[in-house]
Amino acid sequence: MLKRERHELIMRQINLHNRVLTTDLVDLLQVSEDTIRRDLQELCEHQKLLKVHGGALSRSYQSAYDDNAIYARDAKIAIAKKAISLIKDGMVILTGGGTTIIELVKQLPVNLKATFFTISPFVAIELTKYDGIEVILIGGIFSKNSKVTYGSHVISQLAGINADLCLIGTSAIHPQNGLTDTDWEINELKKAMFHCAKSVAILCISEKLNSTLRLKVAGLENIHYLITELSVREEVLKAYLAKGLNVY
Amino acid sequence: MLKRERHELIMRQINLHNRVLTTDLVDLLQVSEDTIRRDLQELCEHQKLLKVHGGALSRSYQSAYDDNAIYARDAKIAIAKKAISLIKDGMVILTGGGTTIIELVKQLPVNLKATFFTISPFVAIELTKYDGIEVILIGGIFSKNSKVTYGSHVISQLAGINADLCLIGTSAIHPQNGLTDTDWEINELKKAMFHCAKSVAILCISEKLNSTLRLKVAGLENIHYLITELSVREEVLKAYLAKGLNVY
DNA sequence: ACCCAATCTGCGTGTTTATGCGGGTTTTTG
DNA sequence: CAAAAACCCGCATAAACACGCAGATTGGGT
Repeated sequence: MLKRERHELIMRQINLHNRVLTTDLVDLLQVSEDTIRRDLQELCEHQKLLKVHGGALSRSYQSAYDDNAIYARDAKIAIAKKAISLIKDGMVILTGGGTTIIELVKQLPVNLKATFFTISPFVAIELTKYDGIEVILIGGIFSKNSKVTYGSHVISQLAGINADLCLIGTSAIHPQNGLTDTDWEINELKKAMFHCAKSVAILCISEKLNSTLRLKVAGLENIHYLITELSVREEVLKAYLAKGLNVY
Repeated sequence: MLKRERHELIMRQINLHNRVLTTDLVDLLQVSEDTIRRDLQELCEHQKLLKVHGGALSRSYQSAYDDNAIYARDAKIAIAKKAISLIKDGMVILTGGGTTIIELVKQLPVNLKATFFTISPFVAIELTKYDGIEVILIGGIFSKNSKVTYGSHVISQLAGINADLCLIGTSAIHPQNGLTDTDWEINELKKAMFHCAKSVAILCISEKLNSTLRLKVAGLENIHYLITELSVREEVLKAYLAKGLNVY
């Protein structure tokens, strides 16, 4: 095994999984730990990867967006963990975009077997880390604001999909006014997404509860699950429970 | 055993296995190590292979290496700048994925008015920075390896597109063998892309010139522009000019 | 056929590179 | 805070390499 070959293989692993463990490489390449360490060190010096304790990480697409810059990240992770309990092997899942959904994807169990349809390239990219997940990116006009695909072409494609679960973030939710938002095109999109899934889960950080925006997306009767970072016993959630939602 | 014969045989081994060990060649060709070393050195100078400690590798077998961003970045920027001269306001442009294309997008003039179709989420995301550019992301199964959408759904959508220019990177190009690659699905995709554009430009860093992989994508007659970081007067480009390509 | 120059090849010598191992140190984790 | 894992450092060694030189081969030119 030539050194350069090892480097190639290591880089391939990195590109594939975005991370490698030293021990895995020892096993895979049948050389000593020291050699792997030296390889990683060299590749790191050449800026090909990021060496960390225990292995190495991909350097390429940390840039997509900054982990630490996400607003209310802890809350979103808490939401993600709850939402995952709705996901089972073999499901067909439809997702929107947004940082909450991305956090959810990052928390998925590594050996999950499922099919994800998404309108968000960021979500799609994140999902490629999971070997057991088939990712279908729904194409269309790409929105410069919300960074998802939209437009009639997306909606007509959605019509052909029959998902088990639709996971979607929201800008505002209210016990009486239901789900509301500001962008008409995106609203049409969300309506279409709701129609093609057996059940719909809304992921929503608590500060967006009980707020209303200009345009109505859907009433609460179209929604099956509401997932926030709060405990179910919180006062603010009572009104939603009363409306018949499953609140987590 | 003539030198030329040895060189032929070495290249055959390289094309077959993507790698050779010096010691194996000594055994196979029944000559001294020094001779083999000199052979490899010479072939390396003629850009036929990549000499490494212990043997040599195929020039095209460095795919994973430079996929990862910064490698040969300057060359890719140079390529990008040349490629931009092909782009005019009002054009409909179809692009593939890969770091070279992303560099190109980064170099685009800020006030360009155009429509971009792309199969790469990364390219789409990068393009959203330009107000004057409409971005259509073509949807389909999302490839974990090459990070582009592919499959029959993509191909059928491509059929409805009529682009002015198709910009695409490549893994290997050769004066006789044309464009070649390793992944059958991606090859079919590239073929479909070529068919729906009036002209096709290949972006290719020089070290991928004169290399060949397993599967044929297209002959040079399907390609209109070849863009590398080299000057047109370079020796390696002669063969492509002779084939009638516009070489930049 | 002969010679000469150019090239090619193999060998000896000294150098560099790649790798694994032992022992001590740091980081992680429960 | 202690065990385990991962790490770093120096050393030994074998393989690969570079370089100079001499003999062998080749390919015209006369």
